[in-house]
Amino acid sequence: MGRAPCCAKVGLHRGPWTLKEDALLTKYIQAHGEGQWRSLPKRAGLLRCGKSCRLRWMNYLRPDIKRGNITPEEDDLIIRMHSLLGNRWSLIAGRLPGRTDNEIKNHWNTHLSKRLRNQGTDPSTHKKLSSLPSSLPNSRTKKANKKKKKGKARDNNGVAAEKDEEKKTIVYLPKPVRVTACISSPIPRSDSNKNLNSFDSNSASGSTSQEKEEGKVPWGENYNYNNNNNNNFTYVDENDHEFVGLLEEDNDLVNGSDMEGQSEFPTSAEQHGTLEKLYEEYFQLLNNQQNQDELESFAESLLV
DNA sequence: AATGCAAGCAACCGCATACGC
DNA sequence: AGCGTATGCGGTTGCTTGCAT
Repeated sequence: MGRAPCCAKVGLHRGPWTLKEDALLTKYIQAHGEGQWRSLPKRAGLLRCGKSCRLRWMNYLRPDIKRGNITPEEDDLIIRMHSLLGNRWSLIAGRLPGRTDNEIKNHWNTHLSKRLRNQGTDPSTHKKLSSLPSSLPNSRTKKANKKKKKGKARDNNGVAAEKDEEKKTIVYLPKPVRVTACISSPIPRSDSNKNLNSFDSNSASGSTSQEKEEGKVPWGENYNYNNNNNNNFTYVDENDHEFVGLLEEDNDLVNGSDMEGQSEFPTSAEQHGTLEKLYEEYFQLLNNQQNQDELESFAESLLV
């Protein structure tokens, strides 16, 4: 007996979304907020399954999605984050405002992994390739290589946690990320990275447009996460890239490394203090390149 | 102009996990 | 504690587009 399907497939639309469907979904979410994905299609008048609606919203319709090419800086950050986190696309996306995990995943698979390979680096392990030809076909090049279906290929990249003496990964400071415990949010759950980590100025995740208009959320249209009001800190790397961290006083906001599953952070105050410590620790490691191993362990510890 | 191939990307699928009862 | 449900995540698929022949 298999698991019951998430939704009845019969009579539901599949494939590319039409403009009308987009409009219906957008309108509904603007009026009622995100969440309740399962019942949303019915209430919004859509013949889609909830999963499909969620995906469409998260990856395409959200107003804070940043369109356009991924910049070299973003590329660099993705590569560095990947070397630490592996294929944790949602975590990586959390550091790239306006970018979705799907987008980053696609970008990695189509561009970055190829680039690394051409540079003689194994994109899975970030180690130097010794003898493999640089022109290895990627997974999609040969249809003949059609993958065996499904079976748990999940860690084909493994986790880049393998210690590597030679690897001198320089880690940029993660961009400041807002982790909100569903501030005034209609969303009942708070374990979504996207919801948790949204901080972009136009973010609608975890808040309805109505709430934005009413000023219930701290990032309205003019909110700038880089505004240098209070408790900001900066880090400038050796390439003169400047990163700004934000430690908010607001109890509902904590600066975010990945807090997924960090249920041991029970109160906002404790979250705040703990995160400050985490960042402090992270900074020290960042500033001390020979602590590469420690840095990796630290990054991993955030994932537990 | 027609065809084939590869790249890019949106969408789907199944599993993992948080959450509520 | 155990179970069912809802949601999130990452791997994979398939359609579309652009380029080469």
